[in-house]
Amino acid sequence: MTEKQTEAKKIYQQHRDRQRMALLAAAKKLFIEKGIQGTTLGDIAVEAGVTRVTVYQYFTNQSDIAWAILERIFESSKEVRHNALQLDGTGYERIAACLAGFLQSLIHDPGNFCFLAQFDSMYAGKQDVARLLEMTQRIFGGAPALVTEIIRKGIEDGSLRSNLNPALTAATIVNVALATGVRLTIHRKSVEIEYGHTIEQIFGEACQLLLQGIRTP
Amino acid sequence: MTEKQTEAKKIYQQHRDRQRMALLAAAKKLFIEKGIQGTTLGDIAVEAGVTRVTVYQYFTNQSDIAWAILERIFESSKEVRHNALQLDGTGYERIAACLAGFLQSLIHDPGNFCFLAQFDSMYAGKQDVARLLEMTQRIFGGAPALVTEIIRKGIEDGSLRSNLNPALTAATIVNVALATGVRLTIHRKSVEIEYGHTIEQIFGEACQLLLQGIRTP
Amino acid sequence: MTEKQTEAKKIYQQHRDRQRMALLAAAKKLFIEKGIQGTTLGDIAVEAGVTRVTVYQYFTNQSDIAWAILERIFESSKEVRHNALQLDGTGYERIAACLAGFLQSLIHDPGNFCFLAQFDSMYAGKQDVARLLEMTQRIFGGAPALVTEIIRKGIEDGSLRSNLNPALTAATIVNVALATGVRLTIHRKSVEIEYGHTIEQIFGEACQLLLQGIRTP
Amino acid sequence: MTEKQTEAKKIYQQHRDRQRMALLAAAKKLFIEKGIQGTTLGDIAVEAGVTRVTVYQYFTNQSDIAWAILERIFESSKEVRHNALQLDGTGYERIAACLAGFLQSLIHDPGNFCFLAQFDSMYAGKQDVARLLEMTQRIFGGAPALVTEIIRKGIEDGSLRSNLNPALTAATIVNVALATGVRLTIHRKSVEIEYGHTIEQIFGEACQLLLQGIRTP
DNA sequence: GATGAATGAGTTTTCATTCAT
DNA sequence: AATGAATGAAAACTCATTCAT
Repeated sequence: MTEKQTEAKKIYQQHRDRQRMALLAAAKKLFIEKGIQGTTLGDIAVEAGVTRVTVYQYFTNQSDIAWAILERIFESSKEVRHNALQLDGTGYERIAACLAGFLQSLIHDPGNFCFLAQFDSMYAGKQDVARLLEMTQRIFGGAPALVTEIIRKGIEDGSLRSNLNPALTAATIVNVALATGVRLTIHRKSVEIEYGHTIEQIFGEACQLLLQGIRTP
Repeated sequence: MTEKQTEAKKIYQQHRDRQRMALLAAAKKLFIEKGIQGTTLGDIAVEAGVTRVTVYQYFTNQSDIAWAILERIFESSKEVRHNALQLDGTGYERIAACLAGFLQSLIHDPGNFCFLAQFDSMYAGKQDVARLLEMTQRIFGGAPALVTEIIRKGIEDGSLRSNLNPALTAATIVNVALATGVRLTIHRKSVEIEYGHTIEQIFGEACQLLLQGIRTP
Repeated sequence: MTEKQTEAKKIYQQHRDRQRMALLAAAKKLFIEKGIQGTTLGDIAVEAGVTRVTVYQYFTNQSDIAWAILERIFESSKEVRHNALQLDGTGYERIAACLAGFLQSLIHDPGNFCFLAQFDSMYAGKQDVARLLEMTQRIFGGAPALVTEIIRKGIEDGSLRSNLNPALTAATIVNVALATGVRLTIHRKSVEIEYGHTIEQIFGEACQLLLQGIRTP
Repeated sequence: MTEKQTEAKKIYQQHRDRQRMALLAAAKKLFIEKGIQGTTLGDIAVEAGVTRVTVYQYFTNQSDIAWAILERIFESSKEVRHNALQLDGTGYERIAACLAGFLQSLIHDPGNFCFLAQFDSMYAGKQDVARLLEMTQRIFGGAPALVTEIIRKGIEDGSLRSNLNPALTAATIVNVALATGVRLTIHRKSVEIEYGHTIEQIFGEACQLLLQGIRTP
């Protein structure tokens, strides 16, 4: 009896998880297309093939869903970043690998960057700094410290300029890469028309300039 | 009589302009606070001290207002950029001056960057590439070409690396600066807590790295 | 110009007042029929011949409307009670006149009593004691004191029992009359079937017993 | 085997009864607090610690539950009334005892009176006269007739005024007592503030006046 | 030109109810 | 019998928009 119930509960839980994933996927797609604020719970329900009310059994509002999506993006990006940063090689090479990983995600999953733009605009006015920091901490743990550490090692091994401030440089590289990725993804079309280069080229050039800027002359 | 009418018209026109400006200012404030999609015409009307219906006499919808605000931001930034680019000096120095100008606007008018983030998210899904390009062309005219030209001159005068692709580098510098400015402004608080540096420091460092990356070793 | 505007505003105000009255009348009818909680703003809108949204321009919710209706009932009852209490005659005669007035309203406007029952049930759980007291004070001012005063005079003039506690007796008479009026109105049908007397007869008998109870033997 | 089954059925029935009682208790509490129409099946389920759907296994809707609660109140009041009416003594004394019993229930179980107010408001608009009469008949049987009978006896034994109409007086006393009890319970706070006497005092005074009104001078 | 009134369309939200387990 | 999932229906509420003044 108890076993049967446990079994039943497990099946229910699996179902719930699947539904949740489906809803998040539908929401992400629509958020990217129409913006977070421009997407209604009804839209998401239709996209996911359930009724509006069913969505309420999983999430309370758009912002809830947006944070859940952000969490998934953070988690997926964690691996990428981690792998790149834990390679062997000089500090310079490892930073280069990390930026190259960034470029790969830009190419293969531009949706994430579009979503980040939407999330930023939603997040902008609000005072959810704490929530974001908590999530960053929880998922990335000491990741920013990791980049800082690599830069420090790069200075030691002579591959990076000795007059760099490791923490400041780390903050700069991470934010420039993220910001540039987001902006180029959103403005892909107008940028490519206006400047005559693909955004991948431009992002690559940005990485080159950054690497030039930090490596030992 | 005709004079009187002309006079009346002039006063009327001034009134209309003032109202329009007041509405744009109110809208910009609210767009930054609550997002473009999250701001209703009613909000704007209240903020500007008129009734909802009056707003209709000046604008058709939020997106109209947002584009008008963008136009004003473009125009104000045009001067800044122009001044910086038309200085005397080597190519390197002029690019440096341009980035310094950027940093100044980041410090003195962060609202503009917040608004850009909001605009981007609104603009993202839409197909208004043409409208944006047209506005860029109309206001900045050959400005990107201008940056390209300065880089080309910098290569000639020996202050910039000879293996730069002028157009690509121009695109990179402009987009990185803009993107980084936007991102840092939005995430000021969490970034400063997470990385322990002010966003002005980080933006300054980003400029340094870019300049290091393009100048002759 | 200013005159014209004032004129226009006056007309608008008159229109608003008429609409408000119409909505209150519609609401009262429905509240009596279906209960306050059982009546939606939509029902009221339909009954009053406007759209749901228009109702929102006048009231925020049912409870708002209910209080407004109560206020009107208080005001209309104020006159009745006042007239009865300000007659000449002995204390006993004036109390009798007051109760007779009550009976008249029971006969001519049973809706008011039905509404009071509905209002009571809505009011019951809530903590709006202050609001009710404020309204009672504002409209009736010293009316309960008035009844008390009459009883006191009745004792003096010898028409009422000398061992009455004026304040307590006043409270009793007012509440018994109101309560009995409400209950009989609601349960008219079942009471008349069960007891074989009309509710007017029963209410009249109640008044008789009260009067018997207070008058000098 | 059969015995075992019988035993099981008995346990099961006990469980069902307990559940039913728990649901009724939860519902009564909520009905009093938030009104019958303002209470959802979900509220009741939560209060009783079961799921919404479980409630369906016992009742069909709120109104069903409300009638069931009314039935229980009727049954509990039947005893009280019965005991009081079957005392020895003059008609006057027995009526007095009955009213005293009423006062006791007012003091010890004010919830019942609150519920009656809620029920009345729900019942008001509906045409369930028949249902109410049927229930009254079924539970109280000839109770009103009982009061009538006592009054008749009181007239005979000289303790009550000889010019009373027994049926009418019975109806009056029962309804006044019930109505006043309900009203005072609901408006306890505002009445006590407004009149400066406790509702028990006021109810007691009402009984006194009634008794004065019917007894032989 | 500015405004109050009114509305239609659309969104959020709640609830009772059914179904499968 | 009890429950979680899902839903249809309806209510609450918001907003952009039109019209008459």
